[in-house]
Order: sequence, then C-alpha cells, then structure tokens
Amino acid sequence: MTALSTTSHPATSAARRRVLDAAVDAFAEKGFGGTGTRDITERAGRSPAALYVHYESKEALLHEASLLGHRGALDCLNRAYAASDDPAERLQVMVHDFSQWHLDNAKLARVVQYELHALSPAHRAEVVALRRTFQQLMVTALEAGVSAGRFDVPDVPGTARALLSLCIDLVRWFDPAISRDPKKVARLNADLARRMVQTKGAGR
Amino acid sequence: MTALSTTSHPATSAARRRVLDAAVDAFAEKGFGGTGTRDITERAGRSPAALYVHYESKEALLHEASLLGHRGALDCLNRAYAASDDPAERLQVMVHDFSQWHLDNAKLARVVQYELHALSPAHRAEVVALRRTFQQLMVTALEAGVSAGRFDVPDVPGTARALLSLCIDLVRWFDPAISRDPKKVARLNADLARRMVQTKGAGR
DNA sequence: GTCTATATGTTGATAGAC
DNA sequence: GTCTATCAACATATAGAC
Repeated sequence: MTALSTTSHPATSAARRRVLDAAVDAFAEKGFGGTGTRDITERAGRSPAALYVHYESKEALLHEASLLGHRGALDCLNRAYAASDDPAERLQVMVHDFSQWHLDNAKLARVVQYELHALSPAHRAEVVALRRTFQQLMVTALEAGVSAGRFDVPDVPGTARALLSLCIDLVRWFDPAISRDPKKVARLNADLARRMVQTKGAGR
Repeated sequence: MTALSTTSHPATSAARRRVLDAAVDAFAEKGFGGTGTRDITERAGRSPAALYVHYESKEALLHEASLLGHRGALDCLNRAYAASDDPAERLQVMVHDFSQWHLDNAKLARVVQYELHALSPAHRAEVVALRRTFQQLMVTALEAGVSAGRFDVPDVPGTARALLSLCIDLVRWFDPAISRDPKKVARLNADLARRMVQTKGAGR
C-alpha cells in the first residue's frame, strides 16, 4: 500500500508521485531531519538527482505532502459535515469519518502533524492557516447542537479541540501492520463524542 | 523556564543537566534529526566537545530524556491513581493531573512522544515497555468503576486509550508562550472524561 | 527525465592541550 | 571538565552527458 493512495492528485506525473510517496514513507519512519535525500530516491528506485527533477528541495516535498494531507483531511471533514442536518447525527459522522481518514492515512497524517517545524516560515504559515478551518468547522457543528438544545457543551472551542485530538492522536500509535480493528476504533471515537456532548434524548 | 525543571534528577551534575536541558529544547523545536550536536552545546553555552564529556552520543541524550519523561508522567499518574478510592473521583484526578503534567512539561513530552523512532532498537524497546504501564493503569481505573456499577464503559481498553490520547495530544498544539489557560484545559479534560464514562448518579 | 560524477558545507565524534 | 582543532562520513544540491 502506498502512503498517498487515497489522496492522490490526478494531474501529477507517475514519477513525481512516486518520489513524493517515498518521501512520506521515509519522513514518517525517520522524521524529516533524519531522512536523507538518498533515502527518498532509493525508496523510489531512482538516482539521487531524480529528486530535483520533480521538486525544488527536500522541504518542497514536505510542503506538498502537508498540503495534500490537510486538504484530504479537510475534504473528509467537510463531506461529513454535509452528510446530515441533524446535529447529533452529523457530529457522529464527522468524528467517525475523520477518525477513519486518519487511520487510513496514518503515515501521511503523522508527517503532516509532527514535522510542521521543518517547513519554511511561509509554508508553515500556510499550513497553520489551513488548520484553523478544522477547528472552526467543529465549533460550528457543536454550536448547531447547542442552539437546537440537543447538546450540553459548556466549553464549545475546548470541546471542539478535544474531539479533533481524539481523531488526530490516532496516528501517534496506530500501525496498520499490527492493529486489527480500525473500524472498531472509529466507531468507538464516534460513540465517545456522543457521550462528550451528552446528546439529550438520542438513542442510548 | 527550563524544559526539565519539574522532573530533575537530584544526583545529576549541573553541567550534565544543562546539556540535557538544551538537548530537549532543541529536539522539541527542530526534531532529533534536525538538531546538530552544535545546536545543543551552543544552547548549553559549551564547546562542541562538552557533549561527549557527559554523554556517549546524541542518541544517549534522547534516551535519558525519554526515561525521564516517561518516569515523570508515570509518577504523576500513579500518584493520581492513589489519590482516591472512589472510582469517579479517582478518574477525574487522573485525567486532570495527567493533563496538567503534559501542559507543564510540553517540550519534554513532545520529544518523548514524537522522537521514539530515533532511539536505538534496545532503548526503544525499553521505552515501549514503560508505555504499556500507562494503558494498564488506566484500564485498571476504568475496570474498578465498571465493577462497582459506577461506570458504563462498553470498551474498556479503547476508552483507556482515548483518555490517554486526550491528555497526551495536548503537547501537539499547546504552547505555554501563547496559550493562557492551562488550568482550564486540564479541568475540561477531566470533565470530558466524566462524560465519557457516563458516571451514574454523580454531580451533574 | 534519467543517469554518473561532483561541489560544498555540515555532521557526529575524537585527539590532545590546559 | 573544558577547550581548540580536526577527521572521515555524510548532507543537499548541481553539472553535464545521454
């Protein structure tokens, strides 16, 4: 399985994608600073110079991976948000699908989350801005439930942060080669989300 | 504030501590692979050779930091576990204090959590073994509540994992220089933990 | 677009004076 | 226990042939 299989860019050449894919694997395994450009090109089955045919620098690889990862996760969360008008149902789907996305893209998500420091200041600012939209979307979803009298959430921004934490932190420990039940994990997170907002009158 | 101020080792020399402290700061900021030995010794106000007077290698610094961090966090969780016999009260204290520890030691905890891959196989195995005890302690705390009929927790290991996630993931985004209300965050996590186990008959 | 060969700086770690 | 000086290996990135 390639690291980016579910989030590929159609307009990208196969060789370019292959280098990016190799870079994400290497960064996830050894960190950005611990990965040499030779690690990347060897994994991609190319010479050391091949990297610079497709990318300006090692940092450019991390930049593209970061954009790809954040956009993929954001698309997922947006689709889940639109899946239902019912606040309780919607929150369940959001937490479930966002968890599932992180389980399915654990390597990419790990790089994106833990190697932010290695981006140039401009690229980092770009990614940080993207990140705020996750929090905003979750806040909106919680506020809808509170307004409708369906959720009891005293601290909306804090609870939004906690719900995102629950999903994102999966990539810290989850290993698809070892762990056997990703679907169960996503279901559990959705169930815990329901409890955290104490949905009134919903199915117990 | 030094990165290890709350978890220092009394038998350690001041110079040695100063190097370790500098290393944790640098690792937290730039990653293990992105940090040079000169970054560390410059932060410590020493020459490049000073590192090797006190440590065998750069990896030895990460190893010591990892042990220090895990032991500090485990001590915290153990103390919280022993703080009460009441399952609900105990869980609240555990999540609150464990959250607080991670907020107080965000840099050290980040290094310990995110740079595991840079440890030698033997050192990594040592740390992984230490990690299991956190999960075990949380499982025990949940089982006590379930047995007493105070908690409704269908998936005990999964919920234990989620509770630890909620605390540990704080270090991914928390920045003491920016964020203003660590105490509120710890209180919120404890409150969310209470909701997640749906304590019956406790103060709503 | 791929390669081999290489330029140039930096890396982790050591030697040996004080 | 600290320093200055240094080594050999490695890093990122480029030149130029095919």
